[in-house]
Amino acid sequence: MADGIFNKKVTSRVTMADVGRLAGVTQVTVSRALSHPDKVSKDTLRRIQDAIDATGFVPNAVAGALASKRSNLVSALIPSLTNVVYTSFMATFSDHLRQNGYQVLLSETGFNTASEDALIATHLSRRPDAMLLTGIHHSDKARKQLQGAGIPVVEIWDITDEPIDICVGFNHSAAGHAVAEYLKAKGHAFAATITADDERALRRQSAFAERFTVLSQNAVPDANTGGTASIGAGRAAMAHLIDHSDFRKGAVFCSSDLSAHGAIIELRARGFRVPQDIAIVGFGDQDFARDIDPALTTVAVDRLRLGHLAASSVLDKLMGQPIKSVHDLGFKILTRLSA
Amino acid sequence: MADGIFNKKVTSRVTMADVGRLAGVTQVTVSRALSHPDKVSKDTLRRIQDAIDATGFVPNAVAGALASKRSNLVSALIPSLTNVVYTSFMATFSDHLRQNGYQVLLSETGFNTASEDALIATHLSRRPDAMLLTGIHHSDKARKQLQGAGIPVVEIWDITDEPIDICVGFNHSAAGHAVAEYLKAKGHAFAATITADDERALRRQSAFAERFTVLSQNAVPDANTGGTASIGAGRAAMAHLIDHSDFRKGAVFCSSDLSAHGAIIELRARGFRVPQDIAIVGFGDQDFARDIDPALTTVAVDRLRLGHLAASSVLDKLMGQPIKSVHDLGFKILTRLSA
DNA sequence: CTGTTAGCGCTTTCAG
DNA sequence: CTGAAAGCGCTAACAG
Repeated sequence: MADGIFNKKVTSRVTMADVGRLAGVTQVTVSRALSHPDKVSKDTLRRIQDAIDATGFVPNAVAGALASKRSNLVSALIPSLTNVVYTSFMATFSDHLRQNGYQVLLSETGFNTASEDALIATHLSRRPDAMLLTGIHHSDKARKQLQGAGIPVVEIWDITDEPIDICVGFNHSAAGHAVAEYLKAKGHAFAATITADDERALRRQSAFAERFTVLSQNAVPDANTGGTASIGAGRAAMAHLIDHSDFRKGAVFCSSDLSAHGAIIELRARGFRVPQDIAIVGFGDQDFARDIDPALTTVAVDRLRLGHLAASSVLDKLMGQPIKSVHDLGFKILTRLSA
Repeated sequence: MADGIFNKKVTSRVTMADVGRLAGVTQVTVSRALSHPDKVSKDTLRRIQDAIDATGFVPNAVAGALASKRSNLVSALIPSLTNVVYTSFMATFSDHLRQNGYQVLLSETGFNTASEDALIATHLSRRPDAMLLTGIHHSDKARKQLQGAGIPVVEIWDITDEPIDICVGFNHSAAGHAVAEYLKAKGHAFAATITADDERALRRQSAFAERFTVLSQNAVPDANTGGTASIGAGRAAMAHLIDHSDFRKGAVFCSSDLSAHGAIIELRARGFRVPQDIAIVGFGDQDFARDIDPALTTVAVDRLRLGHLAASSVLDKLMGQPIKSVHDLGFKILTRLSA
């Protein structure tokens, strides 16, 4: 039957056996040539290479993984693909792993646990050699499956004494406390918060509010952006704060640099001066923080280091080396002009 | 030997055979229960389900893929993981595919062809059922391998009459031309560009410059940001333009909303009025474009639709349905306040 | 509705 | 240095 392109190409998937035939050796030798070239004679190696070029052979990693029980795949689950805070360390993490022969299977979980559970199972079915998870709160089912998988698991961007396996992150409550103390020390008697709908942001916010209230004896109003942080959401939240509370002077701790930037834009549009009338603190130290006007005071976490540490912990564990299981990266308040 | 946790868990990977034994059926029936539950008796199904729960069985998709020659995996290559322009349609694309039982293996290529080639080979070794590529320029070797793979391939974010297989995007030169005409019609006699180091951005820039020069008889200076677009790079480029050319009045076409935003910040910091002194046009219509001050005039491409179309084209092709191979999504100039 | 028989394309011993 | 044999855990016909 004339099926055009298809019956030719689809069936034409070259195997090691094909390459071997062309090179005058068996399939096993081809396999060896690829994974242990030192165990194959120079001459054979050349003939095999020629055969590979001639056929356009691409090894079948699926078969390889099944036979060797090593997939060279590392799964990674992050809350959002469009949030630079997460993708920036993923870029580092992937890169580091790639250089060591691993590929990263990346998925977005959203911020709810249910979809994380399903994703974990799907990912485990690909038999990854290791797994990265964002955050430390996972369902019992997930923990059980992860443990049953018997692979290294890194939990990042938060910290706990009882990680599933490895943990690289920092303490969100401590960050909230630190900002409260920073702002009080700067002389602010009033403060408010702008917070996105994400568990860790809420933890920072409540730690901040609790501590600032103690220090100043003043309540800390919060404007929840009710979703993902963005410049638009920050503007809206700032507007809400001013329109619906008597907050006119003080400092605002935002759960993200994005909403902080939005807050600044809104304030300026309304004629407020930043930081003289209202000071703004962000979170995340995104690349633009230093470039906006006024430059944004924010909480920085070394995401590059996080990506590296997460990757090298996994790699070390994979190679059977002893590793530290909990890394507290800490954070730093970067004082710039906005607060 | 006492090896603690390990010798217990690692070996304990449950197989379909194990589940079957527990449920009093063979492995095949377990397989069927999972993929064709309607072909298995209600009672057996229940026993198998119980056995699965009891054992914590997670199917081995690697073995499944090898046997069925379907991996349910779709590879996707994008230039940058941290650029929302790309990740936003990836989120849509992944989501749509996931809902149809596919998982997306996502990698970052950077902006150079060499690393793309290597990545394509690595990805193909996992035997994905389809592949998404950003852009239309790929090496001969890559094209050959892709064609040899015999799978659907979608090229996105650009357009060509001769796609490898499927193409969903828009014409970058046309966008540059359109902006030139828009700005001329607005009465501008002078224009400049701020461009990042990426082939498509350069194509928009040169189309813009060429057309604007024809229309206005004035040369169009360019400030190359020499890397990735960012607010900081935009500020620096704008500063450079003002400090090193006699450009003081007119319009600036930026290759990204990010650099456009940076340009605006720089201009305001220097006391220029936007758009009265200098007008700014961005590219991408990122979410913040409408929220900054002044709201950014920019070129919008429907990224959500792009993600959907790319996914559904792949899906349709995978199901053997006839599809349109080239989709021109077009673009739209969104007139806001900055130009 | 369930079981049997063959592989999928590799890696891993073990021989030579 | 090379080959033969035996799977990895599943799916795909084919029987019954």
